Amino acid sequence: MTTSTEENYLKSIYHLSVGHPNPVLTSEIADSLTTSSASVTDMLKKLSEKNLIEYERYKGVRITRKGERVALSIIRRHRLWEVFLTDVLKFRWDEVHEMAEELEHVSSDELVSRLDAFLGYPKVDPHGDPIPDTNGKLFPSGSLSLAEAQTAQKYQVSGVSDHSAGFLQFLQKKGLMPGVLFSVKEIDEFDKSMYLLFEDNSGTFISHEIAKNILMKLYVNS
Amino acid sequence: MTTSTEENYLKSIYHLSVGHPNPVLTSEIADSLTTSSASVTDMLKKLSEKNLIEYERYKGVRITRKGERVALSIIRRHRLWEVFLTDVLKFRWDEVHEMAEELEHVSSDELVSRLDAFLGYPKVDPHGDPIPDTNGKLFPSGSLSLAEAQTAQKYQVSGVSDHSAGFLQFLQKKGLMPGVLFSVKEIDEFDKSMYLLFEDNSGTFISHEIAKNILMKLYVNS
DNA sequence: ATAATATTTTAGAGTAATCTAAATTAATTA
DNA sequence: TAATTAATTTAGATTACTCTAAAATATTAT
Repeated sequence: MTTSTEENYLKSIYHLSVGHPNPVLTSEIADSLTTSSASVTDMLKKLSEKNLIEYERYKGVRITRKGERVALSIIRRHRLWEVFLTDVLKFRWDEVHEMAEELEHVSSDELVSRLDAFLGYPKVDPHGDPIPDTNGKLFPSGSLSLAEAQTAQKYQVSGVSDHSAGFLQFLQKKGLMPGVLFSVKEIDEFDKSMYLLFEDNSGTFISHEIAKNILMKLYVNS
Repeated sequence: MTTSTEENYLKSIYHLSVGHPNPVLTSEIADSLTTSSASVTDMLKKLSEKNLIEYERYKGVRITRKGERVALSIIRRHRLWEVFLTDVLKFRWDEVHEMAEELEHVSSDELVSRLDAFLGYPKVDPHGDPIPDTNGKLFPSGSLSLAEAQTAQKYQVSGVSDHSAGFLQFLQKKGLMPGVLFSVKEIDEFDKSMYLLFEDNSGTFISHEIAKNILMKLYVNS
């Protein structure tokens, strides 16, 4: 039905679309897949032919319902395999992306749904990104950036917006993985750097640039 | 290094080689991969160029040490994924082949070795085929065909030589999966059909044609 | 509003895999 | 051994994806 290459283009278009009302540009897709704009144009014609995107030349693309369904199913597979790799095979969260990029193209739907069941129907992947359900529905995460945190509130790390291995290793070292509880002791008024306090009263210092790429939620005792 | 297509050719050549001293013929490979002889010839040139096979035109091919190493590493992955699919995700043994055909091309060696450890270092796949170790070593199975079984001996089913879903479902129905213990109550002298007796004193009838495709070992109480 | 710049598309070609049909080589049989 | 048949290889095309360089279109800046 769809080749892995088509799937990768759709995934990229989906990610570039989400939260951006304007059409996605050829050059953005080319950058995100590190390929040439000429190749992208070719593929856009093919995807448009299959009604997976709406494409008007020189005007960029919008993903269709149908294309979104395909993209979300690949994203579902990717994130479920990431959970498998960290929770079952004990890989670190900064190691799993490349492997999941390959595994996500294994086509059996039955395999994915059994994997989901075996993993206990996880809601998020190791980076805190939500896992779409079989129908392509995504739980709204309600996350905000750590850069918006205030003192005298309790928060929980819920994800990251930079998925690079280096960034993830840095957060690991700082103890800032999804699930971790913290409060903000102090925010520097000049450079907006923060001192975070953990449950065990240890703490760590975080720059504003780093904070912008960490996602969190208000934590309420339930 | 090697594409999945190359890997599939190497696997096929390896399987056709094993136990046959003569070179493998172009047409045999074409049959086993359901492709044209012309395509096979093209690929043989490429594999020969990479020193994965020894190829002399019109004379067939022999796999090299290097080619065998690659083939065995793919077979190792295939069989480990089959164990994962049956033992962990609870698929039936007649369902796992197609999925393993895709999973075997996922390239991470670290993934394979962690999967191996997670599965408890299995020695055989769900069909009784031995799993090569990291160095490409295969345990000699010491299996023989059920067609050679004699009365007044205790045997254990150790594998199959026909891997088709239909055959596997038939054996499932008959209760003849790897591991099952049985003895031969009677062999018909005309058509060589057999009546097998299980541990629980139930029994089943097996034709000679079927028996030829079932592998077994002498069972000795240890 | 027109010129300069940036982006996108087309044109033409390359690689990896595939096919059919024709030509070549090997094997079989008379 | 020569002729027929079978197997294999070559030739020429096709599909999916890729590229660079040139042409077309859009954006921006004066």
